[in-house]
Amino acid sequence: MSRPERARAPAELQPETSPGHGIAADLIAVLVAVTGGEPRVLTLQDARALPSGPFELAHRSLQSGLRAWVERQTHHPLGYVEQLYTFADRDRGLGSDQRVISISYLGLTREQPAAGDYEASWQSWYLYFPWEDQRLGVPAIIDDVLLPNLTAFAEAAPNRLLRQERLNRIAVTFGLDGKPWNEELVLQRYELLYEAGLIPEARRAKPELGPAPVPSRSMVLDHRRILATGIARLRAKIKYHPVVFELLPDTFTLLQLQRCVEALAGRLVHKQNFRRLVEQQQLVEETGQMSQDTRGRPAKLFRFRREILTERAIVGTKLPISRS
Amino acid sequence: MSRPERARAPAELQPETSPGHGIAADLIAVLVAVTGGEPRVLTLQDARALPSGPFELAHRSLQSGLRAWVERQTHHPLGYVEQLYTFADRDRGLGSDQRVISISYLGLTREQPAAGDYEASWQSWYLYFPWEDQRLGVPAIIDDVLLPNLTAFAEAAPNRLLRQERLNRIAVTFGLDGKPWNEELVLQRYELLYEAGLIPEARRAKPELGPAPVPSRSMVLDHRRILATGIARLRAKIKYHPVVFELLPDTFTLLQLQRCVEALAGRLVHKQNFRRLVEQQQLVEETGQMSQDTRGRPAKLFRFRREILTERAIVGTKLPISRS
DNA sequence: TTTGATATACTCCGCCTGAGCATTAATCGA
DNA sequence: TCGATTAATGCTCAGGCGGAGTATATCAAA
Repeated sequence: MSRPERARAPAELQPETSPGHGIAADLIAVLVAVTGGEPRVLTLQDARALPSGPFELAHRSLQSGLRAWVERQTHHPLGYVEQLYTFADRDRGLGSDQRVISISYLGLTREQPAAGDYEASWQSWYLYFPWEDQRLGVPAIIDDVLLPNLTAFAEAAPNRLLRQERLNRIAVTFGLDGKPWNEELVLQRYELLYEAGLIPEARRAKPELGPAPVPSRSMVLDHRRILATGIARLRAKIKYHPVVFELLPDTFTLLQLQRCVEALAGRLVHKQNFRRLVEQQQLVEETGQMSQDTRGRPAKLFRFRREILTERAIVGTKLPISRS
Repeated sequence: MSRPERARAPAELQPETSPGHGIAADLIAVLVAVTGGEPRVLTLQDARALPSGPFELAHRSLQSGLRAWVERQTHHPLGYVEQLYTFADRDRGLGSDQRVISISYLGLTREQPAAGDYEASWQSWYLYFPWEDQRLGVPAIIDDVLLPNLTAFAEAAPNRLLRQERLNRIAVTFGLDGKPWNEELVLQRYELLYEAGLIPEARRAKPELGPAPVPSRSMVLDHRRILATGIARLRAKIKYHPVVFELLPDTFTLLQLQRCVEALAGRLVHKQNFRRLVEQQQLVEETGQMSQDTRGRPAKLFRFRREILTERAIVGTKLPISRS
């Protein structure tokens, strides 16, 4: 979104396919659910790939193709679906003649599906981006590993101007020098780490460099990049569109709602202000029942007021995410 | 964006192509420039089509494909490019076997290019959406034509619930009953008119209905829909990302900047507040020179401070658009 | 010199937002 | 039964931003 041309991960070596002409289309899904206080994403291949499949002619549209395919695989309805990005860069592998267009989607689902076939599993997305979880404060990995390495990367710049530019980029994306942490810059942070050569994807073509210094789980091809795009999109979206409710059960307490938002945003929010906004926006209504949770004062159960989707302009709801 | 499945225009009748297998990919561009106080879009085929072309294997990526193709045709550099949406609905024409994936882009360009070959021309986008220009107040077409027809559409609903829903949708999208006009709902308004059967696209399959009651220029296939998507995206974008400057000359007065924003947003802004925000955000800097325009007090010339794109987080700038 | 048009400075007020304090209502362990 | 713990809930306050209005300055042309 920010820069016109993306720094793309070089392709993994793939077996040569028979040179065909024509273009194939793939669907790639970032499927998100929140369980156990963690935002999770559906993965395949030992948690190293996002689910993907060919777009078939039988499908009515791209979205219906994705829905059909996901629901067949997870046996769960897909709540909210949104297109992420389409790319067809030449360096994605698959030989040179055969060109693949990949259309990525973000999908929200309510429950942990019975991760059906294959080696499907739900993984916390902070497994792939440990520096993105700031709920318990700034993660140690940032000060211990990322910043030293990033600073070294900046110092290694060929000239003063570029050096300054890199330092500034580090400060902006990681919230240094008094700048605030911006949880939406997931993709920018990933790209910075990529360019600095700190993650495995950036070293695939250069095995002589040795292992990547940043301990975090990688993915096949550019799937981690697509995941970063999905996280960034979702973090931005929850602020002005009530999509969080697609991740929650039908009835929930306000604290559950808050924890869900916090899990996605990777940061804590001020409880009182959060409730104030949720209620004055009339996003929820009481069910009349109380939560049966054990400890603490029992909380009222709420349900999402679906009506507001039509009542109000579809754009314009907001959820607060505090800055400090 | 709002609703998962889009109500899509049925295909125009096309000459049958030879049934091929495989999928073709097309690029469609919404190219925008602002000249003479009007936001303009590049069109072909007697102003009835958006420029589009096949995505070729030679291109490095989708964006570079689009850039190359546009710059070859307009002989002008393309400032800002952003992907809009990808679709592959089955009912877009081109026969039944051949499936086309269309990837649409929004592009901003600085000057009116020497509309090179073919029958290319720049048209005010309000030619296609006259109801979207609210700079001189609410256009007559809304009260005279749209609202009566839309109300009739609502009244014709088969049951009370649906009727109420339609009325509410009309009120939300067109800012009735005290609700504010939201200039970003371009696509929602278009879809509403489409569903109400008030525009030609909705009547292509049903010639017995006669001419469409709403006087506005139509386009081939679903191009007007894509244009609506582009306008909506741009109107949303200018509020938090400094892309307007891609449409202005290198130096400009604050009034020029304001008029440009107003042209895009289709509404007027409060001059003093506009300047306050622009300056406190440090979006521009003085050139030291003055405008040579004749009438009125001469204005200072400014230039865009490109540095802020790196200085600040890429997200988070804002331009004001007043509500009344 | 007047008029018209624009640029520019300053003020005011209401609302939103971030932040903190205090109180209530339940469970659990000693 | 009491105190500790956990959570829900109510209330206040200050700063900032955004919308709107008033007033003044500066030019060209009639």
